[in-house]
Amino acid sequence: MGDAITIKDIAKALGMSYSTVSRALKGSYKISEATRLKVKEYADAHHYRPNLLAQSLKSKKSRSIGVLLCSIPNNFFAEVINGIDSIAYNKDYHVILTQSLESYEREIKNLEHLAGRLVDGLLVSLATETTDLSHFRQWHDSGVPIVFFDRVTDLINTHKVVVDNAGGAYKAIQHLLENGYRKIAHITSSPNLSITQERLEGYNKALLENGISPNPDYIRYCQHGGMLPEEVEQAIEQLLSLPHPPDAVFTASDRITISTLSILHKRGIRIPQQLAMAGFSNFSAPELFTPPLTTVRQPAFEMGRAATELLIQLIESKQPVTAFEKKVLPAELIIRASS
Amino acid sequence: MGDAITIKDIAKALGMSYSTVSRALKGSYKISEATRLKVKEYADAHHYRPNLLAQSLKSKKSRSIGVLLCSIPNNFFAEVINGIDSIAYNKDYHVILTQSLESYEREIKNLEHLAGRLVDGLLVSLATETTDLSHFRQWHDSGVPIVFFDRVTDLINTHKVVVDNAGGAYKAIQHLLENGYRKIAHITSSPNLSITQERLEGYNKALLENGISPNPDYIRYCQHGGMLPEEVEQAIEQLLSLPHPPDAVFTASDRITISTLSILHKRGIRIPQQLAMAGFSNFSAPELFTPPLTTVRQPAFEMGRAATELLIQLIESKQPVTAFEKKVLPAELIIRASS
DNA sequence: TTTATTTATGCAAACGTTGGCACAAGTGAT
DNA sequence: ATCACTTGTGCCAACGTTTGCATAAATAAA
Repeated sequence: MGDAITIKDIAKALGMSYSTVSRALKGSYKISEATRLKVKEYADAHHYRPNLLAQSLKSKKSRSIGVLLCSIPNNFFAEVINGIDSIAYNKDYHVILTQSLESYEREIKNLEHLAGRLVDGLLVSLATETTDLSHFRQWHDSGVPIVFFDRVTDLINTHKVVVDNAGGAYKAIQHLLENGYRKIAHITSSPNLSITQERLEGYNKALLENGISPNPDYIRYCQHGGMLPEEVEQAIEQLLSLPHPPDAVFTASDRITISTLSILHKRGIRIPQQLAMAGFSNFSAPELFTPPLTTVRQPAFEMGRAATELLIQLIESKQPVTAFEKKVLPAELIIRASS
Repeated sequence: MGDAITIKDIAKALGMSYSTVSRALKGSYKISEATRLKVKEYADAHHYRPNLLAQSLKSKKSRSIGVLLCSIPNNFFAEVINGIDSIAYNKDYHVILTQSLESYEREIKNLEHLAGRLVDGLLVSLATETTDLSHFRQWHDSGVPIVFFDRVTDLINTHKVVVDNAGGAYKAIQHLLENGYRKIAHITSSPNLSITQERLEGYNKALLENGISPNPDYIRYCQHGGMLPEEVEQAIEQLLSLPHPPDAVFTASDRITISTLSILHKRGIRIPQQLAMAGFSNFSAPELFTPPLTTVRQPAFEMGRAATELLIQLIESKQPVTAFEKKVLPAELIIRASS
């Protein structure tokens, strides 16, 4: 970037050795005050900026963390990124963002990229398509700190930060039941995601506790997590054409929630009279929807912060860490008119 | 990252020189087929990954681009990032994202960071607070390609990608006028942003063409671009307490639009009966709001793509580029029930 | 056979920074 | 005046990769 001035340039200009200049700039080791000042002054005057690449090459530390998530333009992940950034910025780490767009292939390619950049650690939320975790295991085994968030896996032993998905779903279903809904459908993401399983678990638990045995016809999976509008459309179509169509629907992700609301609107279905609705969403103002939407809100910003704190802790730990933590953040049910 | 295998390791293991291995891997220069195969095989078997840092240090090219924008969790910017990523990924560039949160100080610090990482180029959308551009000029003069998008400046001569802000605002105001509204207020961002000026220009033009002279009382600036909820609250308060309160309000950014809608809701103001509303917004489903919101939608994804294409073109150009382009993308007015 | 040419490989320096080791000059104790 | 430290600096190798130049071996032309 530009033809920046280097330590060598300063050394030559001032008739010193490289090391003296380096040490003067770092303030380390024994350097006379006079030299230090002379160097600093020259450096400032010529806009000296250390070459971080060279430093990283030397130190094998890049002070950067790689983030692997599925989609940036998504309320939930955007807030998570904000949380990540808030910690990383203060601790002077760089954030290198990559999105998998739910694709396994792309996840691998991004991981390779980040690896080549020698990131000091990885913050990962798994892609929907991912079932084979050997690429993560490979890095993890070779000592790269990884923290999983949101979409996690039990197959790799490291820190994880998740939301209380089961609890959030449970609360939402409990609420729907209390309001008299009995035929509650669930539109969710791919069944191999941890969040899908946990949310389904909360859904089932609430139903069973109320003496209702879950009806498999009421559970619709979107393999692409709602990335494709038609998969949500199709799920709703199927639900509505059942002999006993549901009287409420619980949606499992931001994208699915918004899509569902939008599709129900287009079909002229009155909410909550014909069909009640509640869903996971991190949209900033769900009260503005027609009708105001009952949501399970996740502390996304907090999740980003927590994951990043844990990761940096791992990176900077002197001894290898063996005891890992699974941090579970609370999910908040906010009841509005849609249910 | 990990204890990765290097070219040196391969060379030693195979009894070759570093250069032979390097050339075999790159497929460059004259290398016998036998050697090439032997090297590739060994490299694959041991998961060799080139150290991108070392390559960058040598080549003075990092194949990464730095992005400087104000806020990631914002529909508009999130979509822009998606556009940036779509091009960068295909051209094999890394995206290093930083957010200024509208702060000048933070913008500078991020810029320093990116500079130290030797990014090959910069994609910039200015922070609200920024008026002094000398830090950008410094990099630009030293040869770092920069492309500005959305919030641009005339003071630095380089490629720019913007939306037809004046045209978008003009169309919205024209529409409000056609629907009989005459007292149209405008809640907007800080006056020193290019987008603010341009949107105001379209607003004024439409009014003047219809024989209405703009009323300064109807124009309210939010210095922090709506980052602080109270600034929007205050703007609305002031508008409503005017002797002749407006009959319509036109909002100039995603955040301000959502905040305004939310505040009007809380105050129980009926839209559009008491106050009509239209505003810039990139929310995915404004038809879901109460009432469905008339919006000026920006092609954010396209903007990200266009800016990135121009930047990479600059980076990879052999001759220094002197003729710069200002690309203006159309803004789309989508009329809904709020107006 | 000798000389010229091609082909494949090796050597070493460079990118910018850091840090171990060495060493000269200065200080103080004996 | 000698010895033992301390202080401030310089030298050089290393991080992993690339590349111009040199060179050995193989081939072709004389």
